[in-house]
Amino acid sequence: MEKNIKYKRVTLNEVAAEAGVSAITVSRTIRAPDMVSAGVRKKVQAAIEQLGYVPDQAASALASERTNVVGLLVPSLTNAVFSDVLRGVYDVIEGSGLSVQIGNFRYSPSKEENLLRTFLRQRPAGLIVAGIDQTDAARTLLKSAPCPVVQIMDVSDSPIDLMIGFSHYDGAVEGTRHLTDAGYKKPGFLGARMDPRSQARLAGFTAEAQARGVYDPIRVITTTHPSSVGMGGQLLSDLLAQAPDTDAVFCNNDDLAAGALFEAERRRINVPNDLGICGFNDLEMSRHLNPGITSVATPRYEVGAGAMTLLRDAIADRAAIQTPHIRLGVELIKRGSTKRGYPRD
Amino acid sequence: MEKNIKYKRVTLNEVAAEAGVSAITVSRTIRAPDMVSAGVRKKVQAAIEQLGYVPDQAASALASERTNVVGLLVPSLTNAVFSDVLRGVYDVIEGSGLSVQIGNFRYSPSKEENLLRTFLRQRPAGLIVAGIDQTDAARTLLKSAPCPVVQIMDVSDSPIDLMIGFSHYDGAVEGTRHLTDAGYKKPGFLGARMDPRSQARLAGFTAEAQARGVYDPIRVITTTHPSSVGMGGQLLSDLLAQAPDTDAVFCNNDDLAAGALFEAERRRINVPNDLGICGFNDLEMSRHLNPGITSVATPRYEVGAGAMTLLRDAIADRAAIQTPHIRLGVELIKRGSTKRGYPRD
DNA sequence: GACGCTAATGACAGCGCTGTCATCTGTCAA
DNA sequence: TTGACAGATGACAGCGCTGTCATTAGCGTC
Repeated sequence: MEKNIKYKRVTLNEVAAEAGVSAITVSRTIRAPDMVSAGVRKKVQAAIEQLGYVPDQAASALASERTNVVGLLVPSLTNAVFSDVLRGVYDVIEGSGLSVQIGNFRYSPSKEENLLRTFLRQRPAGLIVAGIDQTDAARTLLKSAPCPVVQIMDVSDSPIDLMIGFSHYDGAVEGTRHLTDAGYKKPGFLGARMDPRSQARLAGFTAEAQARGVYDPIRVITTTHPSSVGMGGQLLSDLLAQAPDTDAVFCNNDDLAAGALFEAERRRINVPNDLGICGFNDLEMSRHLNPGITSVATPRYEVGAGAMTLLRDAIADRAAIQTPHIRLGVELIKRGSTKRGYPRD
Repeated sequence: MEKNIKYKRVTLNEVAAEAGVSAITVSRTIRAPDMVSAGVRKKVQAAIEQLGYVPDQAASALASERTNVVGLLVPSLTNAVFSDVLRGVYDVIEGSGLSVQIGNFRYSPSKEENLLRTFLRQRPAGLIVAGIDQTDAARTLLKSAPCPVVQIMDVSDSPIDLMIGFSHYDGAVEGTRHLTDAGYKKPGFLGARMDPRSQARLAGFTAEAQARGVYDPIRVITTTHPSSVGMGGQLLSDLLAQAPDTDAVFCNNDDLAAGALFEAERRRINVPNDLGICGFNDLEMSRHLNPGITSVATPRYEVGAGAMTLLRDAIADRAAIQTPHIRLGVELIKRGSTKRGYPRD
């Protein structure tokens, strides 16, 4: 190896010399162009361009006591939900001069708290945290954080600061209502992981099923294991063992729903005639299964992109944020898996 | 909002005062404990503990001209492959004091080059880049980078520095061989995105199919659009329109394979009897489909974890790395989708 | 024409750490 | 006993930037 090329930096001072101004003027040209007269600004920008100046983030962070790092706290790096959010975040951050640092707290509140402390000590420019159910300690930390904070993926009445998400409860209500509207009389619920958002979906299912007079706790099957297609099959098996007359399932997410569908297929259970299946999230795959899986479509990409937009704007000027709390809608996508009379075989 | 709590830092000097030593000794206790006598070390560590000292990364970066940031350059944030790698990276990085910064170059070599320059200017501690087919300019940049570089996801004879991956070519050969061994005579290839690794798989397919005397270019269907389940169905349709007597498909990845399976299902084509399907990557879902999809399992998590391990060790001491180039194996997982005679309906 | 005011620019110090070199102590061979 | 030397510790400067305050120029007002 010859790792030898010196990445000699062009410094503010060199740019200043080139432009015939002082270093601080260059600094201002970059950070607050309005404070600099048009003529000087032009000269400085030319010098920056010509020398290929790139600010030293470490020096800037040290001097200003603030970084350009946005912390993103998520409970999991595994599932598709997360990667959609991430994509949204990265699409918006591009060219903003900010950078993201991800913390994976693995659904552990205490780990979340620790990560929070770690991030906070680095004086982040902003923070994006998944969920609305931080521990009291975490809430306190976030409330007093010296930077904007965005809670994502859920909505609540008591936001810490900024917020963008959707109602898992409402989504589940809508899905469950659709099941009963479609004529299913004995709907069950399949849930894995059972994090707070899964709990909200279960609550939505329960409320709506009760309202329709079709709720029976024996049809609620949950596990704290992670969601997966395989788990979906297993949970359906458990449900049918326990309540063989179940005629529909509302699944916590599309992986479980797909697993349930495949399990039904193996058991020669006709979906949708003998078993209706409704999922949650509307992953790409769901539309292509046979039958297609009815699912509650969630705006995951929009949450990521919206959160980063909120944060970027709040970092620029917190007071200028018009809508600090954004509630996105979910949409029930009806497909064959809940359409009785669907022609099959 | 009352974003007022001052995150007053505990500094090296305060720790030094507490421990009754000089600041530089504290610094050394942290970065090179061996240089400090055991007694002093213990005192300093106690002081650090007591005051809750956390080093200021910006100050450290400024003074030392090095950061603790690892750049991770990936071509996509969308697919499951990436999130497995990411998970591996994050699992290893935990507690190492390093942090990751992700750059998404969206399969664009020029964008990759730009991102590389951006990263390099920040003096990263290390770099992880996806693939082995950087542009010449990018290679030059990486060769002369002042930090260790790990190429991941693929293998080659001319690594830039460190490398961990597997052979896409070999994987495709193995899959294709299995198809012919299973008795399929007219195998086709479905490929989307067609990035360099997809190309390698196609090359493997082509070589093996030719060797077996079953290659026919009319059965090779590719698109530059991204992979998806839906695209798998579409590509299969295209293939069958063009070559209706095709009796098997080797799919570029499991999303396409699943899509092909669902499309076959819709067309009442019996898989595996009338159509064999082999995928690539072995995603969780593949095992649960009916029939399960035969697939070439790839060690994605291991690549991520291994890359980060290599990098971490190389940052500590590049010379101590025993195996700078790691070739991981792939494994063909045989399932129903290529088992003729598989009982179905 | 003196004064006050704002806009534009600059001087200077210092953020918290680490690289470099100096100093000090103790050990051991001659 | 002396000198050489390694090991342990410290003093000091400075990384590149920004916060703060000072200075200057330009302009309108009475």
